[in-house]
Amino acid sequence: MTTPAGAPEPGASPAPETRSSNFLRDRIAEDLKTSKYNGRVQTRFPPEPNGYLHIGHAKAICIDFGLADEFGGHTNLRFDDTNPEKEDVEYVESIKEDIQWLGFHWDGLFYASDYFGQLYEWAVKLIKEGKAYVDDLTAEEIRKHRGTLTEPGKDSPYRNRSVEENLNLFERMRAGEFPDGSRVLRAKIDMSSPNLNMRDPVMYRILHAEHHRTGNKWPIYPMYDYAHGQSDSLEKVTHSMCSLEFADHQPLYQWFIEQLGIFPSQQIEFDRLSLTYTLMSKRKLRQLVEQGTVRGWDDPRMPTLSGLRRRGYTREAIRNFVTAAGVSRTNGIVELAMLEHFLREDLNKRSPRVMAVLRPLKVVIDNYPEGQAEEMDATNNPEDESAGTRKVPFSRELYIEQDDFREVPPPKYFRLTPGREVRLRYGYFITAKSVVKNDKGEVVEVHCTYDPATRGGNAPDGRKVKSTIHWVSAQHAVDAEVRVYENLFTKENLGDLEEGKDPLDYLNPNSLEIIPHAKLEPSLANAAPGSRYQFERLGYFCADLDSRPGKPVFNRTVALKDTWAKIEKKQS
RNA sequence: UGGGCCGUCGACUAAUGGUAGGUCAAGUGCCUUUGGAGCACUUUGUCUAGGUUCGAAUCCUAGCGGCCCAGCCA
Repeated sequence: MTTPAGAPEPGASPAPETRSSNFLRDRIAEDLKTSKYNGRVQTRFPPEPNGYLHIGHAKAICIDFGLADEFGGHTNLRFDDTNPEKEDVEYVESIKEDIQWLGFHWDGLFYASDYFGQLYEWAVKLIKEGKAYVDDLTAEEIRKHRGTLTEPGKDSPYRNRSVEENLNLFERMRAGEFPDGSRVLRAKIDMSSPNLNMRDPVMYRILHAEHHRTGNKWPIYPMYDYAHGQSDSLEKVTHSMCSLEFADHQPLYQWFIEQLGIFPSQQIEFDRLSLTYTLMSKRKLRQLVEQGTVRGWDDPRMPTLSGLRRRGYTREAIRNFVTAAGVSRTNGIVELAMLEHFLREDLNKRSPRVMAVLRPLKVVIDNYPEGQAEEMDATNNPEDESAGTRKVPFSRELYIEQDDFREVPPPKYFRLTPGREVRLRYGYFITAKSVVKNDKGEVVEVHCTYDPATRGGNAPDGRKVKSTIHWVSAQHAVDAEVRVYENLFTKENLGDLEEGKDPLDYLNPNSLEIIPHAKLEPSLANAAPGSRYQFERLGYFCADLDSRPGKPVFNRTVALKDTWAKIEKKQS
């Protein structure tokens, strides 16, 4: 991975000081005040190991771990691994790594599968009390019996089997006597409840599948709804925070807890994080990985924590963003720009500056002695004096950015243009004198003169220059691959699609641009994978793990704010 | 449509019956050896209609609008 999990990162931005009120914090504070749980705060983060964590999960993590920390409580990491067909150890490992990378530490590490035995015993108890029954209906028939949103359901013909028969059947389900899907165990609640979750929900299904932890021990697996609330209860969770769509399940969890007479955890729901131009469905993200649209779960275009990390995001940027975005019970969508703001804010303070040219245009300084080279002093980070300075080689032939020269400048264009003097950052003032063009009429070389008196970038006569551009000495330049990313999707709100449209219909064909031969200043030749820099005037870049000594590969994490681009856009 | 949840600047979020505030975005200036960063300033909001109250974003009623639920997924 690009950054060792949990490694300290000096110079990081502190958390925002404003810890604004929110209903979760208020609720916990209130419970503490009334000693509802004897002053105890126990939370849990309960992912299903069926995919990689994304930035939406970061919000849940910050809430579950952050709030417990804030109130002196504890947080368990519990994998809700009740569906062996979709789950895998690869995912549990990635989830652990991502949580640690964010800087959180769990107290207990549990799996819902740890409770399979207990859950089974409780099911038997419910059967004995006439509160659960084995149903032989097919999935299709169960669906039909469930009724609709407006019509009540109908009782299954198997609903009133004797306790003995239910016990016998359930034991044989466990013994593996029946094929997948042939029977289920259901809670006997109320087929006419307006809450569909209460219409005799399925507790167990038959599944002859190998589980990543329990192997082939179980041919039956509990449903999430039968496992989740009791898992919380077993862990004595006081504040079980989850997303809004589970609010309707609360009465069911309470029903199980009451029938079983076990510890009453309380559930509190909050809104999920949605981001503009960002897909947050684990199922859809897996599809992108499996169909090869992206290079993997950690593709830098992915909103996964591993993708963001590889892209160059810092944990502080993510955590500060999550804090600033806040939490409520409304269904909103946060602008990506807000995430990028907290990213830039953090990166600005901690990233060493460096010069790199993405799209090179050769500049020849005609009056600079051929064969001469000198070392210029450059500041590593104007935001951090302790970062010191470095030497950057300068010579007669340089590369500048193609964007930094225009033969015919548009209005308000301050950069290099025929007859105009500009400053080469930490170098000299130069004036463009003539250009060389190729067959197609494109400028391929700009000839300039320099003023030797302006070494370092200051004119002794005090004359000013309108702009400063970056450069790399041609003979000293390091060749690098640079990967420039755009949003993976072109649609602002992927949660609000037209009828019949799929998020994948809005893939951005330009989400990845590979620049094979960017020119970097020589100090970057052996940049360590994961190291972050600001390429002056361009943006923040992070060395990818595909880098090799002498042949670095950089990801553009995020561009710098670009005032000129804004002006140019307004002009067009 | 039955049930549940929710409507505050363009976005997100505070104000817990008593001055509608913050962050992002947008805009305008200042400054600048990054058109970066920073600084200052500005614009824009309580879904609607009634009611309670000295006073309502907040409480009540009715509308309107949005999200979630009919998996042997979580």
